[in-house]
Amino acid sequence: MPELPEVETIRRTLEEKILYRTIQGVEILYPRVLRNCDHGQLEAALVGRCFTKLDRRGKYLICSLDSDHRLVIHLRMTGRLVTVPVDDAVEKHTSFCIHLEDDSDLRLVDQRKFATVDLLQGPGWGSIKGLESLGKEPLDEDFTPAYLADQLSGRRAAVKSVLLDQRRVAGLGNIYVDESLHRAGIFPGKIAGNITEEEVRRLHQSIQGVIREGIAHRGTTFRDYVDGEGRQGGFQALLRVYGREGEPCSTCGEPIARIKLAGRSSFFCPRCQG
DNA sequence: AGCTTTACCTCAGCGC
DNA sequence: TGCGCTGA
DNA sequence: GTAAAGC
Repeated sequence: MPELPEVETIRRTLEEKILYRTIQGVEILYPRVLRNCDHGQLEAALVGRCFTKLDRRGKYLICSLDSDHRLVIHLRMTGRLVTVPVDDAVEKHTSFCIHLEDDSDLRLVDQRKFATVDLLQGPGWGSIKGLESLGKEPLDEDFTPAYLADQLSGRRAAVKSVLLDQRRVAGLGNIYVDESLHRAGIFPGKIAGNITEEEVRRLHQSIQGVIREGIAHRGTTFRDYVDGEGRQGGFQALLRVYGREGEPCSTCGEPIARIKLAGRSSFFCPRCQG
């Protein structure tokens, strides 16, 4: 599940591989990957041009072209964005191939086919609803304890569901939310509005810490994730609760528990996060 | 309005 | 070995 | 992981 650190790692690894290489062709193997255009429109916008810049906003990857077009990619659950030699066999579940001038391919491989591509022309986010309503980036300086407190205050929902809401904080997903809450010593099911000032400070610190470390270790490969060069991440070795049901808590030894919250599996330490 | 559930897909892993 | 169910 | 549909 690519979250902020994984998308950021993909962005960095792809930069060296795809920028300023002329696009020679576009193949769409799963047409529904295109949300707001068809194959012809995408081809018209891409072929003969090149990518000039890759940006990330939350879990969105924004690929600028040497025109006023941008390609916005969201990988959802199982999307993998990789560069390979054109001659490599096309993997099962490949949604598209973009052929570059150096005989390399940018490919989207996506077992569950939830990943999406939007083509934008001109400024603004067009009809990409999730992108225009995105909350603050956890590593931006305007992501302050006061901002976080404001997002949590007055809400009756579980703190975990608020943190998963991309309109509150951009880029957190199931793994990094569970890890942040464990480091902050907060039960994921605690009512967001009941989080104390002290807890907000700890949560703010732990979110920034977990996201920074996640990026430093090139993301978490729990299952499908690989970066733009096909390499696995390293942060999975440092996970303290996610996927560790029954294993002893790294801080107190209590077995990690698992509950269902906001429709997602949630891992926590019953003692540290009472 | 805010929160929860469901739909979108395919497959690995489990129990029988 | 295969079937259905669960969860990612 | 999210958008849309349902309380």
